[in-house]
Amino acid sequence: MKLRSSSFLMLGMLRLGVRSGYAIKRATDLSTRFFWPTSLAAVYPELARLEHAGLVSRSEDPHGARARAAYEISEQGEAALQAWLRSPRHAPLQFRDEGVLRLFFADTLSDEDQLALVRRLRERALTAVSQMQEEIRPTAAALEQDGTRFPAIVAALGTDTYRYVAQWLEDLEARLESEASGDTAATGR
Amino acid sequence: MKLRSSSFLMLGMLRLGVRSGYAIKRATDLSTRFFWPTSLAAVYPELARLEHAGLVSRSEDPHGARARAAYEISEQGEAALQAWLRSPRHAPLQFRDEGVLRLFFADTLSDEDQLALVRRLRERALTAVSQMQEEIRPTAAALEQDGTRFPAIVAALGTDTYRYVAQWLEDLEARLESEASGDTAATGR
DNA sequence: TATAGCATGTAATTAGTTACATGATTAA
DNA sequence: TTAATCATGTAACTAATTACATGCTATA
Repeated sequence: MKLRSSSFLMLGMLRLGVRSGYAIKRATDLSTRFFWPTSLAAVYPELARLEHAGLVSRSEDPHGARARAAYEISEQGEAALQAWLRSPRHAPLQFRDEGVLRLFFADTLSDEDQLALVRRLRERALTAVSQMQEEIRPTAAALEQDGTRFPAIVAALGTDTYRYVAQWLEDLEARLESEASGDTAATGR
Repeated sequence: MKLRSSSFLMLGMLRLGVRSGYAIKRATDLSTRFFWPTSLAAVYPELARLEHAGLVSRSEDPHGARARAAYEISEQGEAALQAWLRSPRHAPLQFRDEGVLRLFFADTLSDEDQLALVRRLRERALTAVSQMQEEIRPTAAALEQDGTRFPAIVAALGTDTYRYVAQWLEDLEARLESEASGDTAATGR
């Protein structure tokens, strides 16, 4: 069976003690959402695949009359997770983002529209920063109490990076603004 | 017809004066690759769709005995591109990356393996930086000569951001290293 | 008592990839 | 003369999404 990144997301979450499919989805919304989101429609079939391959085991864990499955990572699953973490093969870095694509083509916009676009991108970066601070960092901080510290490291990396991008865009904004108001000669168009 | 980000990638490239499908693919490899890559198998059907919708026009432009199509953006196409650039609707920022996912789950690794992972991620970021510098910035600089400057702005944003990430990972590496060598008490495990 | 949240799943659709197939032109 | 590059397309597959369908439990 071929394992993909999403498979390891499941295995890793189970390894952290998350038990049900629903809880995995909830946990990713509070942790990996910004760099590896998922959906319930992806979680359930993936867990079934992993069970079929013997990487996780499933047991029924009803809550009153409500059916619920409890998954646990198997020894093979642990081994697969460790192998993936240690594997030197990494997909090349890329940052697929529609906002940056717009910026790339922004030359045909008027000065005001260029400025408006940069502002929107900056606001979006700041929104991401505050969401990470308010939603994701607290969860990571809780895990850190138990000695699991990399979620907090990742949250800090994300927050700092987006903050850096927001600052960069603010500087760009200032550059564009000074051109538009002050010297009209600088543009070269 | 529903337009997606890739549609605007085509329209924008045609707007910049790129003419054939093959040339669009080549141009993205030298410019938008890191934040919006594409493939020939995506380009050709998309151009056909855009032609069908009247956003681009196609003419035959053979080179000797070799067939070649020359596409041009239509007035409707221009309008659609401008509308997209001005639209305030932006997909929420996310940075889907498998490397960060590994880092998130790195707690179960040994100290040496944690360090090795961080090093690999840092090297990958540095690889991206140098690729941008060597492959993408020159193309953007050439465009800048004609007064098209946002490709260069985007190239700078990408380079600076990845450089920031590389530096961040280097700092993390130093922190992990000092823990591993110096004080064994700090870990808490 | 009704709404939000817990819980599991399938169906349909979307967006993208790699592999296949073909053939001309240019540069080493 | 042969390999790299130019050039266009299709087929098969992969990965992920949104929408649909169902029903229990806790809380306001």
